[in-house]
Amino acid sequence: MLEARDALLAWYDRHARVLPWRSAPGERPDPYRVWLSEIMLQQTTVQAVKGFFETFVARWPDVAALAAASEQEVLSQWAGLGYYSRARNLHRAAREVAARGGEFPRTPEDLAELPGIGPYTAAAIAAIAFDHPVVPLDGNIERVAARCFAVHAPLPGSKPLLRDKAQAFAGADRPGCVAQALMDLGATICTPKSPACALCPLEEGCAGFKAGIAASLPAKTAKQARPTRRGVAFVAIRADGALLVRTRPAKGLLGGMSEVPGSEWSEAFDASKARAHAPLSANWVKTAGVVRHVFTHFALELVVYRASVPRGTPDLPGMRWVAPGDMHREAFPTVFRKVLAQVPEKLLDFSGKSLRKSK
DNA sequence: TATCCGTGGGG
DNA sequence: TCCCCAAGGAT
Repeated sequence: MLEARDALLAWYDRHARVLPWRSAPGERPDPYRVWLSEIMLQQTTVQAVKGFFETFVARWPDVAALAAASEQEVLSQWAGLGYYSRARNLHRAAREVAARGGEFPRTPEDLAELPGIGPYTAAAIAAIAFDHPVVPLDGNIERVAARCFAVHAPLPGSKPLLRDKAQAFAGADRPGCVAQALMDLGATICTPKSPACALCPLEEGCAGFKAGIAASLPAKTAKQARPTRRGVAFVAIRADGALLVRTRPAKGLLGGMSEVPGSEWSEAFDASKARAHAPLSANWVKTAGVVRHVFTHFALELVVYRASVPRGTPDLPGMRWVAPGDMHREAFPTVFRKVLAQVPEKLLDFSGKSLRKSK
């Protein structure tokens, strides 16, 4: 396996991807940037993360700066990236690290005590930022290991086995490079479909390639179907341009994010009674289209109503009127950007271009 | 062990 | 259109 490790590193030295959070060769990585990137990259593509990462480090260059921000500011910047518990845990972890003088823990065990850091992220930060001789197990390395060692057992049950197999690449020399090399290999060569085995530095020792089954691995257990939930959302526009907005419960789906009022989302939603869910009495006008959005475990179809209401409209419990100039501070997740995009632009005073870029 | 938790791109 | 899946974690 020593030869395979050396071949992997030689390949990495020639083909490593250039990414905003990576340090130049020979330079010590900044644990803050490593941590931030690893959190953002959880279940998220490199392409999607790049812009968010740049925005975050420009606004919050170190962990102390991030700790000094409010959770609302962090959620607002995170809006659009998904899995919002990551942002809440990121903020909590920043405050914990800042409270210890800004020094990150250096071992997987200690790192994993921070919120939002699990087995993978702990191992990745320890290896990349602190040269800890461990191989983190992400989706890429699961795939590389399953193929290299021809593991037929299906995920996720085979995860512990694959983690053990992957440690064959562990070693004291350049552990961070090995981790990133395996991930780059999985992302560019050992891809889920049509792997480019002819270009792979591990081809010689790959049991899956030798058996001609590399592309079929790793096996996965079947996943269940995704139901459709339906509901209604209401966009109330006050005469001064303010919009009626509320904050979702702190935990759960889109926890802590902004939304416009509406119904619960359920498979049994009765569209004929949609108006009964309105937050206030007004001349509600049904908008033309239906907002469709897909979450991890259900699809959503939202009917949208809009109304113009007079300047003197009173406050409602648990809701607030947001002035046009403050809309950019709101942490609207993508589904509610789609909802707002249903309202004719001439009715909205805020410069909604950035809010309305979504489909 | 299984479920919940977003989003966007590619085949 | 649909399905897959991407540097997973919390409960």
